[in-house]
Amino acid sequence: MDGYDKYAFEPFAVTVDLAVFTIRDGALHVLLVERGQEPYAGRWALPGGFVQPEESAETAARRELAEETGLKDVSGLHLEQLRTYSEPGRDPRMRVVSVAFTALLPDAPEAHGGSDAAKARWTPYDAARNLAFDHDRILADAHERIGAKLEYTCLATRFCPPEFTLGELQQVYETVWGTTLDRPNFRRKVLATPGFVEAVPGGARLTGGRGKPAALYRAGPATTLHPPLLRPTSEGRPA
Amino acid sequence: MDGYDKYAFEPFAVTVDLAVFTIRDGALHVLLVERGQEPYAGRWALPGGFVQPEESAETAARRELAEETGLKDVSGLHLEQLRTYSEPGRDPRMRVVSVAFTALLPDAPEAHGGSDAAKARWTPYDAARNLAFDHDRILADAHERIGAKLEYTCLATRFCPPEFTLGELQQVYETVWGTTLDRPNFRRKVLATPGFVEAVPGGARLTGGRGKPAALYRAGPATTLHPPLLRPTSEGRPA
DNA sequence: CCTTTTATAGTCGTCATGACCATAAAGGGG
DNA sequence: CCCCTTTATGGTCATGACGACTATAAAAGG
Repeated sequence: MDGYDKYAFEPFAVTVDLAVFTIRDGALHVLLVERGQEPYAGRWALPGGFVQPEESAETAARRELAEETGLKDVSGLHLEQLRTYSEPGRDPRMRVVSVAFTALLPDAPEAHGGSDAAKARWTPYDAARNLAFDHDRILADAHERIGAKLEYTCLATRFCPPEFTLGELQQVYETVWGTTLDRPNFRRKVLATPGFVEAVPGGARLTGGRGKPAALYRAGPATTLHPPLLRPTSEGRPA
Repeated sequence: MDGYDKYAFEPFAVTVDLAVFTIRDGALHVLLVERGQEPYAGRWALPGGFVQPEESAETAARRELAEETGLKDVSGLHLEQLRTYSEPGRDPRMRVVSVAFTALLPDAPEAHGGSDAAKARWTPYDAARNLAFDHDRILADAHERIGAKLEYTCLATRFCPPEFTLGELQQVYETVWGTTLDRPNFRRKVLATPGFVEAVPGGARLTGGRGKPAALYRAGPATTLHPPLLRPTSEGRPA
């Protein structure tokens, strides 16, 4: 960063791209917008936009998140910087450097595509292919990241409503990882981790369920998982 | 990323900053350069520079790494994107967005500050405080990152020369983590992990040592550690 | 020769975990 | 009304990983 006057530097456009995940009908969904103009007109893409002069990338990402989802309060949502994509050819028009973020939503707000976003839609993760720009790669990186973070953090509760059952929490893991977990073992592990979940004082959920009503829990104060909750058969996993 | 024509966007300067670590005399060292001009003239900073029009941030980081260290071949070195720092006020002159990288060197090349870098110096990590810009924060983030990666990857061998003893490998962990480890247990864990290290066919190291000569190993093909090698007493570690 | 130093081998108890089995409490269909 | 299905919850058991620790081997130095 030395010698600004000695070196020429090119101005870049800086954007943020968001990989916003939620779980809907037991499947992982991601928020996509349909592009209205070239390049990639008609193709789906991750929501995002330019970083404004007086805001950081984090601020821009949270602003875009609010705009695209139409949610009133996005301050409590989990938003995390993923990485920055800066290949020279990633946008055919100009040099764009994009800072990618990942966000987790408890449940999909039905009315999305709030203010200006043309068409925003929750798409099953498995169907979100052939996106514009390098968004396939960004989305894959984001999926890998949240999968890994479920292992050693308490992030899974961010996918859940304020009160949830252990079965719902387990479904978060199974949905993101694409595996099945043993229910008693999952239960033992979660309850043995201090601060992961807390039982809500006098509640059990009766009406909806088919079987025995499940106890309700809410997210605890812990943020990390020690020891971690590793994915099954995760032998040769990428670093 | 939709609607380029509808939104104004500000051009940003994009730079890379490098946190380059090595182990020297049993202590963690980081490569710093002394700033020649304002702002922060005379202060130490992380090496870095502008991303050129036709290169990615990764390419720019590797180029800067070669320039600052004076190494002929930096292709084999571990270089990893850390995160991007984009706070509006982080450079008093202009809007600069910086992509930070972390690099690991096996042993410090004595002659550094190769081509144009004014004064580059290996500084003990504990003494690298009060850096220019937000580099204190970047350096702390980088340190936390490599400490965490040692837990679940085979990255530690990147700090070692091509052939090394298990004692040297253990010192990498102890130096980065600032802890001490039990030698037999560390040995058992490393040797029990397939592909972490491989014994070099007929070698033992005799001359330098004071005690019993140690067997030589080289880095194996594995990249991840399952199960991980967790830091001792790492209860409330940040996510 | 004895001490120091470092490397290497093994032991033992604890804890986490995967693979199960068993029971409880709801709804649905005959 | 009984039985079957479904889901939640409680428990066992064996294995494996790990921390703490002891013991032996092989060098250098006085």
